[in-house]
Amino acid sequence: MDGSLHQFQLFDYDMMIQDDYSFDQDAHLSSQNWFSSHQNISNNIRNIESKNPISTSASSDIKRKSGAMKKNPVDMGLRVAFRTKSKLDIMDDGYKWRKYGKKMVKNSPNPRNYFKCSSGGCKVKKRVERDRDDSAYVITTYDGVHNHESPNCMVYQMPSIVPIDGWTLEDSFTPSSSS
DNA sequence: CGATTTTGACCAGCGC
DNA sequence: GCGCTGGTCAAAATCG
Ligand SMILES: [Zn+2]
Repeated sequence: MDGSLHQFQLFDYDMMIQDDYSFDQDAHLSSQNWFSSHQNISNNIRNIESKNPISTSASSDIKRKSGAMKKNPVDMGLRVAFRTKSKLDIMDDGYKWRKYGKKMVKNSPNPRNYFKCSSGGCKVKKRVERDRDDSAYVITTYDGVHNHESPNCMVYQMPSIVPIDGWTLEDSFTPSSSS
């Protein structure tokens, strides 16, 4: 195998989750650059997040835990779980994550890491856990939606931004009057 | 100096 | 009611 096992494999990890958006099994990202896959995944994630039709709010018994209460079939905000093939934890999805806790889950001899978006106003949380059967895999669960674009704005974005014929960056004041 | 990371403690929900 | 698990926050330490 290659030393770089940066294959991004999207699996419907909604085994127990009900309102989890499962992606298509794009396991063809083998010899592709992990970067390309990265963008793809990121795009997919954002897409799913955007199409968050959850707004039933049938019961107003929402506790302070907006994470994922199994109250009703649909109640939480957003949850995305992936299986990523990586030797180490997942890098950054283009966002900055700050680790805010580590916990040992009984389900696996491996610790679970809790990450939070360090961007202002962004309270998105990420949960990273190593697979129990495949230590080469890591389960990355994203919770929430980003309020800002990725600080890593890579590749083409915003085609127009300068061609604005109306900007007088010159001295708009004092057209011609010196001391 | 600031941001970030690390570990522990604390709290809340659920089960029994 | 107690115990357990899971999750979050906080203080201190470290890195850049
Ligand atoms: Zn964010």
